[in-house]
Amino acid sequence: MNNIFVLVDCNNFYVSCERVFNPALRKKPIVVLSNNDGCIVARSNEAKALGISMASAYHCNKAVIKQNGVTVLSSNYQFYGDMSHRVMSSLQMLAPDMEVYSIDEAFLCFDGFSPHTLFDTAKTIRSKIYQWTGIPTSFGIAPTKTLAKIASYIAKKNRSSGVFNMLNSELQSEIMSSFPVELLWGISHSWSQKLQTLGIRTALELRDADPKFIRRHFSVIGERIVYELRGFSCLDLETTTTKKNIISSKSFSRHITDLEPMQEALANYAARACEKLRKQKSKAQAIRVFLKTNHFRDDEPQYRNGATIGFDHPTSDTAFIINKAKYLLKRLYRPGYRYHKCGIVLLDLTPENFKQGHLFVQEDLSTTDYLMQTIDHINQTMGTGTVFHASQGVERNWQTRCSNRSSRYTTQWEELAVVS
DNA sequence: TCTGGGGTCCTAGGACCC
DNA sequence: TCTGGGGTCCTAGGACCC
Repeated sequence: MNNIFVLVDCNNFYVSCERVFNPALRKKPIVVLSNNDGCIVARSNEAKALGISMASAYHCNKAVIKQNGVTVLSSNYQFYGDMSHRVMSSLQMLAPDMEVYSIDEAFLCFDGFSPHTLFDTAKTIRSKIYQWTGIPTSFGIAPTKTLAKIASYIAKKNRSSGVFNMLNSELQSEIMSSFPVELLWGISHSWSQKLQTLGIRTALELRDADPKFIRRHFSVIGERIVYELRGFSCLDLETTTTKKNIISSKSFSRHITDLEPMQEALANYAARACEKLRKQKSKAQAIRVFLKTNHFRDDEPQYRNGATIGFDHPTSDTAFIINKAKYLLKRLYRPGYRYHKCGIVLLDLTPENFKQGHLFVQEDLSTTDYLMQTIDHINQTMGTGTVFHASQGVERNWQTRCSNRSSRYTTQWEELAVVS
């Protein structure tokens, strides 16, 4: 049986979210910034037309932003996360099988469906998503994930219908013959440059290259792309949502030189990571802590380091993990540097109900489990950060800047949209 | 002044075993 | 003059993605 993948991609997702609750922003140039208002992570079509590029530093674009009256918004991840959930749960109701690939993308699987009705089915789903959530999307239909990515790119350019069907192999060749390799899924800037020097400039040229030759230069990942372009599906739909690692890290709003405030920041990241860990009903068996100076400041001494520690038994106890994280940070810390960022990674995650006896540990795990449940419940019902560990501190002057954040319309009672 | 955060997967190389 | 080699497991680091 032939595979049929559909990639659903939300158009300019963060910008579209903002426009749902603030229609005055429609048809205007808008950019959304990353944490700390550092980079541009989303642009409206009008902003793209001004030549503002993705992931470029905000301060490099200030002139063009000012000149053209571009609206600048800080990112509002709580809001975007909730809007994403609305889109994904709507898709879930309308499609047989799906994989949430990122905050604004999902793969649907339509194996066994008639290729002739798929275009209309996709169009119906697309208009329902817009009606229910206010988010415009692009649909790409193809026999592999990599080809579906190309199809959704074409759908986005051809805005009239928002759906592009690329199941036909002659059409695939025609599209790929003018599709630059650097736009392919899995091909970074550096890989595309390397491909150019090997004489491969289009998706079609990569498709027709010798897989073994590509593997020598780009590992099995490159080889897989070749087969995916040929229509042989190598990447399955992944429907499980359980994370294998959980990261929490942020750059500080100003540099930190002392250990103490950095430990306070790390305690907060650890608490956040543990919350996510418990939410997906997992426990961690190890953590990694890292810290670094600002690598853009080549006039300053640079230092980056990380360390890992394993536990005797899987845990999701925030207090325990904060303690271990602080211990690692103390080991890594060297005075005399201006630190820019630190973070924690929870590793070797196992399901929380997976109990493995340990000869020397007789701790009663259920007491801390119960305490954590209570803390999570209070914070969920009374607001994030109602209860926290003392080591998370109260001043938190390292915290993120977000000077232009819109309201958290859908997740905070006091920030609901007002109709007057 | 100012340059994101959160993921996955693969490979090379070291440790260890027989 | 001689000092093996092949297999597995683990980890760090580097590649990619949005």
